Amino acid sequence: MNLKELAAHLGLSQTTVSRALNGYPEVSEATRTRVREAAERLEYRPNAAARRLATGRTGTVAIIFPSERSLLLDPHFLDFLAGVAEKLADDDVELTLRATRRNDELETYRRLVRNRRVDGFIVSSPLIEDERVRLLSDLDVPFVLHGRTDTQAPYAYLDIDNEGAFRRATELLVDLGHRRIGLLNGKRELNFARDREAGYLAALAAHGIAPDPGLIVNAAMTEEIGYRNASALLARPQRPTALLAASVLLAFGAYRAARDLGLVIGKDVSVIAHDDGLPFLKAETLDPPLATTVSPIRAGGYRLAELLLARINGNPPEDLREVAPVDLVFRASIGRMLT
Amino acid sequence: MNLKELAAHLGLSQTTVSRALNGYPEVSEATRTRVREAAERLEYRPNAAARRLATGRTGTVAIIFPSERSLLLDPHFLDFLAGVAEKLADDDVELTLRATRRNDELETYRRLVRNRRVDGFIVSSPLIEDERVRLLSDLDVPFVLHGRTDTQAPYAYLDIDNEGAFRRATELLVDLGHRRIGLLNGKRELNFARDREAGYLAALAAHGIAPDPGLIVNAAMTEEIGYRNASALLARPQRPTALLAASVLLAFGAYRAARDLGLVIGKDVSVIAHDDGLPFLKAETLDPPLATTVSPIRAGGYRLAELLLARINGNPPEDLREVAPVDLVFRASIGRMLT
DNA sequence: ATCTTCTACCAAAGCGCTTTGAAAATTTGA
DNA sequence: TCAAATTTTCAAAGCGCTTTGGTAGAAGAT
Repeated sequence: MNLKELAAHLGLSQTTVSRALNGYPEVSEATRTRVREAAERLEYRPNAAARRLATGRTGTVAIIFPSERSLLLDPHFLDFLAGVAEKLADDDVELTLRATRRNDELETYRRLVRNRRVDGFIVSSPLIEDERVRLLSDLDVPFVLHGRTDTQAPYAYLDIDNEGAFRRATELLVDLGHRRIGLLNGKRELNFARDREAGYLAALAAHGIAPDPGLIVNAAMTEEIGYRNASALLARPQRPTALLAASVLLAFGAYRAARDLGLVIGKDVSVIAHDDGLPFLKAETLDPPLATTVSPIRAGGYRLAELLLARINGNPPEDLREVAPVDLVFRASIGRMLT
Repeated sequence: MNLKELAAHLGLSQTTVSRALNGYPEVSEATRTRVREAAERLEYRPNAAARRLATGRTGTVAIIFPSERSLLLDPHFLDFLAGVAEKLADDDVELTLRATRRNDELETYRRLVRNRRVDGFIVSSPLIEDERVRLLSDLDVPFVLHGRTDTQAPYAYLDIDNEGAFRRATELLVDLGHRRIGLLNGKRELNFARDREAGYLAALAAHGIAPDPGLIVNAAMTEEIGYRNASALLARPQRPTALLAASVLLAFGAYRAARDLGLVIGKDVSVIAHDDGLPFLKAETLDPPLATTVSPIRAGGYRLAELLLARINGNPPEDLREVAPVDLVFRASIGRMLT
């Protein structure tokens, strides 16, 4: 059943039927209803390819991920993806996922744009300086960033308040008497890692505590790395009394490290982490329950997709910028410093 | 730059240019080279929508995942996805990801087929009885299963030798003197879980050991659930001396449970797990290193995509069935049973 | 030299939709 | 009542490709 047949069936022109279905005003309500009902009854579905060809719009957005980079290592990404996919499915927009080899990333963006394969992009894990933002901005194609960047270009984004979250978490630890606080952070080039460090440093500065660079670690966010780096920090002669971790996975490694050293978490060493709300690794079920700053990444994906659709529909990037607040959840993994 | 312009530029007809680029024989080698070079130089890229409309093929395959089901909980899925995406990117085939709400799953398949949105599907985590297989087979649309199912229908698949892997792992434990072996398995309705149990039971039977149903647990594969169920098993009066886990994540939970009870892994209790090769949680870096049956799920995704493309190109499902072997890696988490 | 087969190319139709420009039908104004 | 304005509908063009059904020209057969 295609447009032509449907129109013939109704004794109308294709024009009228098309307009009736697409909500154009120059169709009487009577015919519109008649057309809608017939379309429903006959299960008419417009051919996507034909529509794309005619309109130039693809009804598709893409996420490009480099095979070799950390996205793949990162369970957070899947949860984020789930949120994105949910919103897009709601609006019947297609989500295409594209893997690229090491150095093809920018070229892949360029190709998809040139071939008119997509209406827009979701760009995740932005770097402090991010070429993708510059490129997409130059190409003048809609995109939304999951996070922010220093790269100068007008772009839409959804970020969480990384700086605020880590400032408050650090302040909490300081208020509990901690002075040597280790920071297990994400990779240095990632924007969110920088913001989190900034929050941490701001809180220390506000309390007149001199930061110790040796207490700050930048690395990938896996359990193993958390274990290794926490072990190293806790083995220092002047052992930190608290650890601030950029993900539950890192904290999980830190728990293991502390246990290995016979340290009791929440007593000998306090641990607090940022929790992206991963469904398979829950902070509250760890032993002891892990205090966190929390902002569900899946909900972020959903909202981000909304922003992208708005961007595609012509809203300017300036109107599509959001910073989600972050909650601080106190649990037994942190405690007053023993004197 | 479109076909028409390219043809005009070359002084050829669109027909000839199209044929030259698509490798049809009725073009002289001389012109073909000339056309190819010009296309390259002028950066001609065929419009995907137009091609789809003309050919009826979309150059797209889809993976549908239910928002509420366990795929999302499952980091294995992301790694699998990465493998699929890599192969598809190599062949410039688009991968679309589609989320569905609770009961829309089958309807979503139907819609995508009816709207001619995709050339084929990848179906993951098959159930023992799987309606999707029946539906897609009835709709006569290409698809490949990641795993197998009891549902009667001719289908292509890539599976790993779950039965063999768990049979050998169990045999190894038996050989080391273990008699009470706990099985931390995936959810009961999943086909691979059934196969793994079958392997486990076969090994016990081969050594004349009566299986204890109380030692078999079916549940989701998360760290927390591994912890809970392993705790329960290890608290039994007749404590199992070995645990066989369906994923590293489960084993990870089991490690925690054992430690809580003051048991030394590899001595008081042996642990072996199936390892899908997740990059962020490595069996070999656990303490003690975790013995595993291993089959990288990412490579599986890549191969599966190859099979699907072959299926789309008309190969019959019967020719597209593979069972990948599984390696058994001995590490310190297993040891001879103490007498 | 004529007729038949290939080879290498082409014009035009068609895929199923949207959209332009115009016509028909209806309502409004005086 | 008739022209003007408005509403509703339509025919046809166009999106950029593939593919059908050709036609020239070269090669081979007689």
